[in-house]
Amino acid sequence: MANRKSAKGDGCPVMAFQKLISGKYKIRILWDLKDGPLRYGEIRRGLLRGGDASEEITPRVLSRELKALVAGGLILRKDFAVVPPKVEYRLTRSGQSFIPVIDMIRKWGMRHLRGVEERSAFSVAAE
Amino acid sequence: MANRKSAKGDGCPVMAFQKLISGKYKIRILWDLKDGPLRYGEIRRGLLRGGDASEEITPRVLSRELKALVAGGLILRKDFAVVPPKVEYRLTRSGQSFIPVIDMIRKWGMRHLRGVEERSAFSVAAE
DNA sequence: CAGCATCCTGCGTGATACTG
DNA sequence: CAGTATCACGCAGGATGCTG
Repeated sequence: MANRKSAKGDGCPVMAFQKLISGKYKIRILWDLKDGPLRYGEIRRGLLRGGDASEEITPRVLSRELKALVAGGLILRKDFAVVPPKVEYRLTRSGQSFIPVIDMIRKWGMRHLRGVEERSAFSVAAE
Repeated sequence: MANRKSAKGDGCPVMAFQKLISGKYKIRILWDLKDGPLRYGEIRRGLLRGGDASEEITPRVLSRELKALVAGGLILRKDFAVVPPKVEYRLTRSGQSFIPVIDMIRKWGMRHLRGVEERSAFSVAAE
């Protein structure tokens, strides 16, 4: 899958959206940033707390997610050029406008996603 | 500002959501089903139309996406046991309740996603 | 028509170690 | 503290051919 030239139509904004938030942590990063700027380490610790404590998010992965979010125009990176290093991430206006979307996703998830993985393959036909 | 005490159980529904709609076509399949049941081939052709015509979605992939959606409780599979085969897919109640979420995503995408990939790495700081 | 079987590849993700 | 470098692996996703 090399190039995705911007095809128009209805499905594409959705696909662009999916690309934008692809990855395990991007949505959660955005959500964690909704209350204000956070430093790199704070984001990292927040992610560890949120999921399972056994999960270790490596700096490589987090760095990549953050870069992608910056490239996608959802967050900004502010580098205080000091020692020891201090970098803050905060939402752009686009990022802020995305928060309600995440909120809707969360609410939907909490209502319809109660242990979907458990019953996964059988008798889900609540119809 | 950073009142992050609510970050515990919050991330999980989002991750479940991401798992549920992971894959290139799931959201678009759901969206295409919003107006009523569709047959396998209709879904397939709909996906071809929406994206780039050059893209070929293989039966293997589509089959997998559909199974995952069924397992996730978002769609139902109705197999008319006839020859030639006829299978219809339609949304469950959960799937229907998911449509507004997709709609919100679409609207957000159309407003904030105008060619993000193009400007990607530079001067996105619309802030 | 609506899939399944098999093979193959790129990328996202994790582990580990190192740096300014 | 906030990353980068390197290695490795699983898996989504495509190509192709076959089937009930």
